[in-house]
Amino acid sequence: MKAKITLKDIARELEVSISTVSKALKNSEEISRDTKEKVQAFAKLYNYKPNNIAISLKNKRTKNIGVVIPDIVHHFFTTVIRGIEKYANARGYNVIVCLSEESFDKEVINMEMLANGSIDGFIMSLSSETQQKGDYNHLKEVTAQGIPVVLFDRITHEVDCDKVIIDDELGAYQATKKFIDQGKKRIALITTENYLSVSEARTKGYRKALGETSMGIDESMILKMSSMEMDEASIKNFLNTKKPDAVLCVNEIFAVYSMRLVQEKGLRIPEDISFIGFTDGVLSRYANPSLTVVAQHGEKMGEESAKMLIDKVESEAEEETYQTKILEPTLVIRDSIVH
Amino acid sequence: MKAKITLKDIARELEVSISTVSKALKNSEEISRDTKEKVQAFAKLYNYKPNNIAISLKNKRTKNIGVVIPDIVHHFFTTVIRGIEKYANARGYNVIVCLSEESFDKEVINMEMLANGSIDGFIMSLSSETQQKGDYNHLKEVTAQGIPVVLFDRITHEVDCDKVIIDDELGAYQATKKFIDQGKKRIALITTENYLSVSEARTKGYRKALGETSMGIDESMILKMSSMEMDEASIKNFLNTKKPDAVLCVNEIFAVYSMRLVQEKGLRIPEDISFIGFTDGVLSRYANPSLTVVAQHGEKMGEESAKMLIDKVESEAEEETYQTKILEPTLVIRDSIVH
DNA sequence: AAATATAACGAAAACGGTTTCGTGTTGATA
DNA sequence: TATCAACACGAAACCGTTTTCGTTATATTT
Repeated sequence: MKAKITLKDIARELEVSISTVSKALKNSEEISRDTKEKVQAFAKLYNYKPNNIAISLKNKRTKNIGVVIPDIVHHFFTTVIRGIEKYANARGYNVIVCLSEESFDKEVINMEMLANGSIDGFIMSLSSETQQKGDYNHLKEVTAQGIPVVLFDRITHEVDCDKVIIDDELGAYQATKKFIDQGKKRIALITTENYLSVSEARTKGYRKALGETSMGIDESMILKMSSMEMDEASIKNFLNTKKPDAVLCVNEIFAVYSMRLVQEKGLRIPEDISFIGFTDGVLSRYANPSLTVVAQHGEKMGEESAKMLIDKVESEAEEETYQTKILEPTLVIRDSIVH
Repeated sequence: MKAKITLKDIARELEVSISTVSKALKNSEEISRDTKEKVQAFAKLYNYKPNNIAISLKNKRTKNIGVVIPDIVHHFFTTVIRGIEKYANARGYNVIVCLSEESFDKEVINMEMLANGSIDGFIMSLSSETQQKGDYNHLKEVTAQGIPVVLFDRITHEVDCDKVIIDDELGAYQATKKFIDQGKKRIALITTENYLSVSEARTKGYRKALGETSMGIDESMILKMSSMEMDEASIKNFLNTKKPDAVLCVNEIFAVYSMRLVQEKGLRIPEDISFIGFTDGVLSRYANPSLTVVAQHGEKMGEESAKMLIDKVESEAEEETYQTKILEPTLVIRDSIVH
């Protein structure tokens, strides 16, 4: 077990000072060719690599970014992480992932753990509990300390920081509009409670599209699920009583499950009833029929978030100017609607 | 923007030495009650938190663990990460996630980045390219440096370290046995090239189960896909010509896609043809019909890996004794087989 | 030959902690 | 009253770098 070699080791071995070694390895003009070659050869031979921690302490830069998300077993978040990872890695940053598991306390604890020097900045998406409580003091403290934060997808306007979202309202609007244009008359929405910023925006888009028609908005065609978990019975009941001819769902799972229910009833998709979901995940792609979705471009979102964060981290300027980047969703047409 | 406060700041403000502050905050017996109270009150007031980086440098312990996996957009890996995260967090560790994207080079680069002090140990699953090349020098170097490594799922026996795997052979054996017991006569396997250690083990289990019957093994009933990507045409052709009455697939996607193909042909699942896949992901759960799978217990695997790693990291003893933990897979019965 | 420039290197501070080893003061003991 | 513990604290080393600012020689200029 050959332990890592340090500058001090090289200095001792070559009988020069630590400073000389450090400079020699950086190809400093101060050092003679002879010495540089000697030092560099020795360093290469013993596979010297500078200690990241020491450099971090010196520079007050860790080259780590902290990502705090509610869950990782969701396709959307997973693609965002991938986007962050790719971009951050390309710029020499590592990604520390923390899971809040939709819990306010865990979110706070994770941030505190990381905020004490472990990271240069945060990229995060709020836990549902945090959005429910509306308590953003942990975020405010971190930003007050001068640690840059980028919020994505599940954001709040109460914190001054950079943000990346997709235009959820537009996505829902376009999807609903699609149904309307196809002559659908009983367009339902299956969503979650409004404390999730995204659900709220999607509901708004749905309302807007319907509000522009002569049909208007029928509140009873909106089903609000109380949690992210599936309440299968209430979906079943909703579909049976309201008999929609088109359903917009705020996620894949609601949509896929609903499709199955109506198929069991003998309805044909998309002729008798059409479906559009949110999130372009593996479920939509392999569902039967395949599900038309509003794609959120998670990977793009991750890249953008990472870019904004790292740019801010590396900018000397202490501008207190924050921007919100709004990505456009895309309707991915598949077999759950006529086309 | 109130920057973080340091020991030095407190010392200056309270007109004591840095050592006194440090000891006072640790409730050292050396320091008088008066001083301790004064220091602690001040620290609390200004929300002092020790700098992780400085502590890491001093202790040569980062409390970070590096996780290097091929991909994150796979349900299995995602659950493993969740398991690692939960366990590691509970023991005060953070998780740095790096993606090799199935590339040998990226795997090497990622490890090198982290091995220079950023982490206390590695948890990893090999990229397919690494398994193909059979080049494990990057792993050997890291272990030679005394950095503990835990390999999970996609492992190699060429590196001496702790390992966590599920008994893939057993899983495939049990699944195949299930088909046999149900009287299936034409049992097919859809797998990938053998360089993936898991595919190899699964194929072995399939062979073993069939070898124990009078049917024996029909090599033509095994379809080897050349990559992880779907080659839809070859699956279609395979199913049409071989006409199996049961299919074991080494992942969810092959299975779900195959089910759709045979349904289009008018076959009934599970009566005419049954399916079992690997990986208990969201796809299996919401497929129509729902897919019976060999569950790999990713979360458990993650926990075990994290436990093994952290135990090793924190053990003073320099034992060079490594263990391999084998988890038992479970057959999750759903509607794609008769039951 | 004296003054000055330059090349090549080292000492030391700094980053923010922890920890060992003094050291000065007080009170108790001989 | 001299001696010795105990107490409460500080100085300094250390972790591994980077970087500034000397400090020597040697070479160049006048």
